[in-house]
Amino acid sequence: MPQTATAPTRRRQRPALSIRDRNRQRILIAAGEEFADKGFAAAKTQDIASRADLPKSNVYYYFQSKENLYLRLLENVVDAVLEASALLRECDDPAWALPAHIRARLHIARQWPHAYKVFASEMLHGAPHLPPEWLQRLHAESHRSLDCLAAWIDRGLLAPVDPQHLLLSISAATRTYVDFDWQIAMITGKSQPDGDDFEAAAATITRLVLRGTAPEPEAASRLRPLPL
Amino acid sequence: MPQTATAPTRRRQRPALSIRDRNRQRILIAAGEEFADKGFAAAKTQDIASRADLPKSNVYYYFQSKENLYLRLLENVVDAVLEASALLRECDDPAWALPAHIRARLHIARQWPHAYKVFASEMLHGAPHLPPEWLQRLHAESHRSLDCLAAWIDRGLLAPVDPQHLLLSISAATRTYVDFDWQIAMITGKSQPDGDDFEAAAATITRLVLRGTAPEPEAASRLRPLPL
DNA sequence: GTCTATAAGCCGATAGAC
DNA sequence: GTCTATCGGCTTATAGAC
Repeated sequence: MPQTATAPTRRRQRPALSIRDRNRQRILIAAGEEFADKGFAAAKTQDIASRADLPKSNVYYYFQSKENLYLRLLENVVDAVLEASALLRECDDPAWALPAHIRARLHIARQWPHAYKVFASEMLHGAPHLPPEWLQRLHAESHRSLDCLAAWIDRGLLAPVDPQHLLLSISAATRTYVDFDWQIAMITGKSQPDGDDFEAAAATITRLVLRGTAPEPEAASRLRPLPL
Repeated sequence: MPQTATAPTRRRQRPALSIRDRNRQRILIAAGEEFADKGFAAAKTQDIASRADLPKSNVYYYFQSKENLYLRLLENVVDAVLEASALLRECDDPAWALPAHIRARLHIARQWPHAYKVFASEMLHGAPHLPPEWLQRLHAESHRSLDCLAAWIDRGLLAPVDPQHLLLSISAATRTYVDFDWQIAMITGKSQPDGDDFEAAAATITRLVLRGTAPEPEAASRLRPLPL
């Protein structure tokens, strides 16, 4: 009995997800959870396989090695981080660019919470597993962001805070919403940050940054001094 | 030939550091560096021993197990973090207490950079190695801090930001100065944050927090509204 | 107390049947 | 393409000489 008359061969026409793609996806998800929980060294490929409900050899069949699996997991996040930084220079108004940057970073944490935590841990330990080429791109990007902030300060669009420390603070504050699940569990009963939490996070961080970096009232009129 | 006449038995009278204490200390320092670099799982007791210039068995002789060594390394930091949080309630003026708290946290990062990085990593992964009793103390402490912030907001001493997110942002921003050495190396040539960096960090974070949490001008007079 | 030599177990990776 | 069975190396921890 063909369910509802139409779309007879639809199932074959839409290869949806080949077994190959489906398995790769399940392994990546499992790897994200496992690496986020334990870190690279402590994570076991057997546990990743169990989480994905596949035999361990499939992990190697699809990803060749534990390290390669780890990198495939991180590449999306690294790209997203680079894009979030580039946002800083998309508009010459810090009152627009800073919130956009903050929201973009929080968006990464919401979209790939596990992979982003893995990235945070990787950075914390000095990025021992990232390919040099990725490091160079991250390096160059942070350099450009610093130049941008310094230029805004020069032109009086930002208060003269230390650009390095401002950027580090933003990066740290947003990155923290990756820890959020368990830090919050330490306090309340919630186990996963929901949409409201991200809104509250964006609001708090943006408020701290915007009000903390607004030029002095006597130097320019309150908060919309932007003379362009 | 007795070197210089005086102080004949001085060397015996001052046990200074017994071999035991000296070796324990050297192992702890080496462990801090190694755990900070690699994380708990990836750190090898052999490498710790090599760094301390001692045979591996001494590590086990003095500390019984890798995990115990790890905990002995962390206990100072955990205590210091608890004390820094308690500072928040030491004075009823947020304009004094918040900077004091921020400086105390940065002070920890400067005093024990390696152990603090280890602590940060431990928190990031959900504190899988900390004894439940330590976790309870950390839990209780953050709860008290939140109550304190909420009370200030109620009384109009702070702008109505989300206390949880404020605390997380402060914690994250200060904790970052642990990453500082290598994040900064990614940008400049410096390899260790010096005194000036910590001053700049304190200044930037304090500015962001104080100006971001100051009550609205129309709700109370600028920054010294404290109606007590 | 100190150190060498070794035991015991775990885990990443693969060979090879199906 | 899928999975089982196994290898080989590495690491924690200890036994026991000095």
